[in-house]
Amino acid sequence: MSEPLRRFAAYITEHGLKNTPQRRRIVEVFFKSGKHLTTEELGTLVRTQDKSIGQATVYRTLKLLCRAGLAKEQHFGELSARYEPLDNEAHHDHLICTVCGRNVEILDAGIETKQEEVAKRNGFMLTSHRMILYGICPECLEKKDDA
Amino acid sequence: MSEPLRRFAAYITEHGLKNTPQRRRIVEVFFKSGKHLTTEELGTLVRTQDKSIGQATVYRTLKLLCRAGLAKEQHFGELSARYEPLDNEAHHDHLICTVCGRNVEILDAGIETKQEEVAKRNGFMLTSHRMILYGICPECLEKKDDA
DNA sequence: CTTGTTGCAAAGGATTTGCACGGCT
DNA sequence: AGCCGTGCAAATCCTTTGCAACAAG
Repeated sequence: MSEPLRRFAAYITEHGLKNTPQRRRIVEVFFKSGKHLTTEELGTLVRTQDKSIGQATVYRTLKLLCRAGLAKEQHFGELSARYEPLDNEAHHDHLICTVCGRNVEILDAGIETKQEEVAKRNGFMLTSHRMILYGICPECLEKKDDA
Repeated sequence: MSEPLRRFAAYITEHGLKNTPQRRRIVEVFFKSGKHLTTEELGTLVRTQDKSIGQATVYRTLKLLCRAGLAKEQHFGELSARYEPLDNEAHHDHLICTVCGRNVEILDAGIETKQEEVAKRNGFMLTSHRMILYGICPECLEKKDDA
């Protein structure tokens, strides 16, 4: 059993919930596949393995994963939300190419430190943050030069 | 005429669009009132002055303002989007209290510099970014201590 | 058994769009 | 006159919810 699945099971038990096959499958597919899926993308993926799983269950399971601290809802400027697996990994931010959509995960300790400073300077206790950098990736920059 | 309204008029003319009374009123109310309004909040405000202005026009005008570079769509984790006036002001980020919802605009040159560095390190040309810090504001921290 | 869970379909909320009319330019 | 913009309502898109049947603990 994969680590996220194990942590999910633990959360389920601790909260008197039930570990159903649907939930297991959704969680498994979510953690195995590419990151930052929309609810619909995940539903479609899950349904390639089991056509009977309803979209509502996918929504409900993703919310559950968020409550369990195993996923995080993100808004990248599209209409629909995207969910990102949290694993045990350290927190990270995003660098997105506005041309091709490539989404690179980044982390910079210096920025994190400065964020703490800014919060403190305003008297806030910092609990979390989101940062998205938008730009043009190396490949798209090169293509642009060709044109 | 206010500065944003002037800039709006310029954009309108440059693009062969029309400067209608509805648009003027929406833009004026948007820039005068509190920041970070939802489309519906703005529509309601606008309708206190002119009941005949439709919600669709508010939506369309806000999109137009974004295209004109005078407003920016933001997602603060609610279902609906919020729009923020851009004026000529410098860019800024947000520090939000997760208890009372207070939204403080922040700017830290050090962070901005580091963001450039991170982008460059990944070969990206940085075009823009969004950063939201979540925490608990001084007032709410104090209340918490009382309890 | 008891209670949580599921799929479906309907409901809801936010945003967009088709259309006929009205008003700039 | 020609075309853009408007309000309205219908349409869409995304997400949530009520419900009866079902299944996990």
